[in-house]
Amino acid sequence: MLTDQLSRTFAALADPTRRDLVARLTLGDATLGELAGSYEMSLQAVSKHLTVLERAGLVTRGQAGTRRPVHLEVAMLDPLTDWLERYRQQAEQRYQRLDAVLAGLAADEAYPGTADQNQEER
Amino acid sequence: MLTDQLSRTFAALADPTRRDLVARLTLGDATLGELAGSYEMSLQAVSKHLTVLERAGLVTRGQAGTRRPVHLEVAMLDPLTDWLERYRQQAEQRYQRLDAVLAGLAADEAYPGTADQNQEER
DNA sequence: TCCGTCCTAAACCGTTTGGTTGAATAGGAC
DNA sequence: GTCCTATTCAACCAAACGGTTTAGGACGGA
Repeated sequence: MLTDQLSRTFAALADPTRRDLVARLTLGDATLGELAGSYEMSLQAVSKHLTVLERAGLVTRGQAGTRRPVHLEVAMLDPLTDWLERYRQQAEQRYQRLDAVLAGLAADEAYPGTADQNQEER
Repeated sequence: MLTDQLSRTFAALADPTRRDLVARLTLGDATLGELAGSYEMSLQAVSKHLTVLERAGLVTRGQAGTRRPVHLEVAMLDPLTDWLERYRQQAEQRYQRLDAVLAGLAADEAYPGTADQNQEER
């Protein structure tokens, strides 16, 4: 089972309906009834989707009489952005080192004996 | 089934093992055998995880004799970052409008009759 | 109080997922 | 050719997912 937070959040967004709910909620809080009207599925199905978003921390439900306004916790998107950005950068830096090595080899062919200056390492 | 690309990519990252594979591959290509050594599960299970990443476009498999080096297609992370950033901004802008309205109301109380200037719309 | 509305709970169902084991395929080394 | 290694294929399984239907609970208004 997806026990960790990051997995739950990624999984929560791995569904078009749930992504649409999030998109919708950026425009403002809404009740289940209001949200459910936009989809073909049953109101209960939409409620389940909201529960998934809630367990991921992406959404909270308030209480106003019988109505339960749903609120987007937009800050919970940040861990995902951070993860993506981290590994995008890590991959990018590797390419840069690779390019440096290749440039070193190219320089080696042109001017043999001056290679080591380009060999960045850490 | 998750037919759309974005759903497949989010789903692919909604698993700790697969995220670890991606992290690992930012350091360089690797074969299935090399990768599988790091995990407790069977080699076939790791292969299945790679297939999931492959169907999401996050990874491609080369061919070098019997070995099939796995390569990370890091650019496929961008649509996710874009999606997250888009709706983070959209939510943020809404809060800014909300703040403007609230500031307008506060000004209203202090100086009744000058309200409309702060009512930004759309 | 009674009614209608809003939402949640629970049972059920078909499909997908994440793992297993066992067997098959294909290259490289000898 | 024969063997070893790297990978894939296939069958199977339990659990989770995404939906349904039916029922129930809680609040507000006439």
